[in-house]
Amino acid sequence: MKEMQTTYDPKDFEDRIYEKWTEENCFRAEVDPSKIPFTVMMPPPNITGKLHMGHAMDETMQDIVIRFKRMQGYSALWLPGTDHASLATEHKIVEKLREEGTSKESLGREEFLRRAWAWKDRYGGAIVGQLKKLGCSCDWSRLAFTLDERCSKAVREAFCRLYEKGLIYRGSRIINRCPDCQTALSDEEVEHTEDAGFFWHFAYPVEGSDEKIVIATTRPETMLGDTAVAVNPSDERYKKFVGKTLILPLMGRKIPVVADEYVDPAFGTGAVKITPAHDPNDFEVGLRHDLPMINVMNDDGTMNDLCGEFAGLDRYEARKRIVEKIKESGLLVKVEPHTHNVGHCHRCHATVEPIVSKQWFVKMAPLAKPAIDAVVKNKTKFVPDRFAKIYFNWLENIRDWCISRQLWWGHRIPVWYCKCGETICSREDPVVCPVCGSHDLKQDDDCLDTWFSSALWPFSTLGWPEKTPEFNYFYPTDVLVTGYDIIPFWVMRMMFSGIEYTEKVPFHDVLIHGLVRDEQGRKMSKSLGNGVDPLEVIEKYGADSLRLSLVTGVAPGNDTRFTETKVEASRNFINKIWNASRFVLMNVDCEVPSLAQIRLQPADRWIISRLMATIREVTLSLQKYDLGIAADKLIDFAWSDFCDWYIELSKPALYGGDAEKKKSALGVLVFVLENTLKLLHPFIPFVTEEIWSFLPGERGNIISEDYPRYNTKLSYKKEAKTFEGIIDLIKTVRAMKVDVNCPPSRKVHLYLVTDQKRLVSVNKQSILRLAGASEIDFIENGDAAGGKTLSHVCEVGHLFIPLGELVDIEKEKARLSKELERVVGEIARADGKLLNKNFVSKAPKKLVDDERAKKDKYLDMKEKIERQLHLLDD
RNA sequence: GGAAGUUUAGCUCAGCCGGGAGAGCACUUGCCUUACAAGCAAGGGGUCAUAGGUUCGAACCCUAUAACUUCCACCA
Repeated sequence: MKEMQTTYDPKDFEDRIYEKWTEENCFRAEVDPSKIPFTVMMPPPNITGKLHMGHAMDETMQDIVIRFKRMQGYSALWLPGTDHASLATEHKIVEKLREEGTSKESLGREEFLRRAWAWKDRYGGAIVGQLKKLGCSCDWSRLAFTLDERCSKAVREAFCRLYEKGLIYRGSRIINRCPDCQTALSDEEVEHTEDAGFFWHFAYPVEGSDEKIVIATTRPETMLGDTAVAVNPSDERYKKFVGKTLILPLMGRKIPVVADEYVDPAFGTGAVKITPAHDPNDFEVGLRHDLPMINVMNDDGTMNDLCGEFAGLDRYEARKRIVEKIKESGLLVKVEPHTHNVGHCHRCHATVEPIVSKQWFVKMAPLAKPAIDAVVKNKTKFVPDRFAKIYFNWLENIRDWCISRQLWWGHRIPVWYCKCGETICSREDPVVCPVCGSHDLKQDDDCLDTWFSSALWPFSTLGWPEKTPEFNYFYPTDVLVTGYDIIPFWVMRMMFSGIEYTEKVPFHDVLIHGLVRDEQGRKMSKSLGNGVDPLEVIEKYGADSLRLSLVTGVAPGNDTRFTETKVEASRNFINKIWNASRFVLMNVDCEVPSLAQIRLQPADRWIISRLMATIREVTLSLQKYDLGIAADKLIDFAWSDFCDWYIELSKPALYGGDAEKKKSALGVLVFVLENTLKLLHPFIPFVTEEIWSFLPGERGNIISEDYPRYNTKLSYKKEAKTFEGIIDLIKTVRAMKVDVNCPPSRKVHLYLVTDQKRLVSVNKQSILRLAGASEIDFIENGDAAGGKTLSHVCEVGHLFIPLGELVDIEKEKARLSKELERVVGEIARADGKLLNKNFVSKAPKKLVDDERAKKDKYLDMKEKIERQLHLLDD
């Protein structure tokens, strides 16, 4: 038989074990009518992405759940995949082209896509390898990609269905545009931050009068597109101006003063410039008052040719020039600092421009309603359930979803335009216009928002819209595991998409976790450079340690801090398991009996009872997705009960020379170890698999073993409780020895008044060994112990230890006297300082406090020493 | 403006249905006890944010307050 190394070294086996699992097809989930399916769809990481701590936690949680369910006998499918990440990827490739001195425009769409695919094939798989390092047991044979043929077909089907139902429309609306990425964004893709800026007050002259209206703006450049000034209808200051005409400075355009409730008289000057083409609120005002919309910006954030002398300038340069010009013309009233919320592109963080633009939208109201109902009716449950409120909050206030992006890397919108004006939405590329018969059809240039395809993930990956056996068997999925930050982007959209297309909720449970923060509680981010690379942690401590550290002490939905200390603690625990296993194995020298063949001793029943309780608690916790609690219970059992107590308790039997007793002890040790390893496997899969391979007997892989089951016959509740008296007795003796400074190695004679002589006798060898005792005698009362004794009441009875056994009285007295002398000296020294008024009043407070603390400590020591001396003198 | 969360040991955090206040790290003391010093044993350390309320009983339920965090909306 192979030997286990003396120390746990994950590098020895993690890669090898993963290969073994792969070769033996352990992750494959089959459509198997004899089993109940359990399905988890991996949130597809971006192909541009690198595994970060957030992924590591997310994937670890999924892996724990899927391994647990697999062992429980489900046909457990964890379907992995990657996301084409339209914007992020295109951004990356455009950047690369720029470095090469070319651009996407000069390459053209076809060549650009060819390069993008080449990039994807080359680098897009990196994250897959990283997931394997982490131990993810996904069914790689089903690896999906949001831009692959299957998913693309689903996207087309979904788009066409919505289009046919009138839930997708094309229209000119205010959207968020990123001037750097040069594309429209959805509301969710815009991040708002408080930015310092200015409030510029401009005076707009009233036509045919000397009067002026002062407006305030944070974005002066948009004034070029002003088509009105609005005031509140109840505002007395401006009542007389309503209906009058203003001359827009710099442009000379005549614009009306309109009255609109939208204006807050108390804010700014109470008069608002209205730029319908560049502000969502102004857009609404514009609609109400039938104002023209004047778009003054190009797609790249420069001013367009409607801007006269400012045409071609960057928006910020134009802002500067405009302010200068206004100042020159004497219309700048004042400038004041002003912080306000500014939208930024979540990808490149450039300031987003709200702009009127013709885009494709999904009508949300009809889709949101059933998605809300499904959660209200508990068809899908959030864990923890408070996240349902966040979900409702989003869906109840949702606006139409802008789904078109001015990008090439993605699903091209399946709509074609004919010169005759016809618009054709089609599942297949059309060749001829159904109205005029023309062959001259042009496909829409835009791509769909990445999330449009992600929204279909739970079923597109299973072959929908085809009724594939996989779809029929594995869908709806069971649990979605993701962070709370992704609820609006993804969870919500999968919900309404699943319900709309498949008439079923896409998953029954949504397990929400928090963010992994850095040691100081800050978000890990590229700009801060405070991210910890999971791969480096794996390299140093192994994947199992990382995994365990990411789920212990973590409550569902709460953020957690990543600390190396925690990883170390996990590593230490695993090392403990490693060595406990090694201990058991090094004692195996015969055929190990099964539990049924063993006459169980009280200690055996106690550990088996604890094992059963642990099986029950861990199973229940995992079923509730309380991974942190499950891990804590398991660690506590394995370390405290099994290693610290049972293994020690078993040593007399192992070393005692009685072959039969040894055999029994081994049987129990192996039984408990086997079950402990199985319970631990979902959390720390590599090391448990490795240890499993060393266990005696013919066995397969632990990954394919049955999960331990609670067995009432083995619960031994009452006997276990009784046995705890022995543990209590041992702890009592140990504490008594420490109390009187008796070295643990010194064997003492125990005298016990008890009515549980049998229990104590059976466990005598263990007690002697663990308590550090030479003998136990049963007595009727304390006098029988003879001479001076220390005594203590414990669960099994009244315990007496002769003092002479604990300490060499004369020696100890001498030691204590010397110690007392020293302590008294220290007290005198402290008093010397503290009684000195100058010291107390003039020395730094900390020094004085420290001195007082020292004195208190020595006083306390003095009291204890005196008490002990008294005991010995008596 | 709306919503959610957090507040428990020195630090980081668990704590299920209302009944014993816990873990890891740190700290103190003693141990290389033939699985493990990545270890063993024994300890110290808490006004469970504050104030009320419900209850036989509250870290947990209710009300209010405070501090911090996050999300959404937003006033040009």
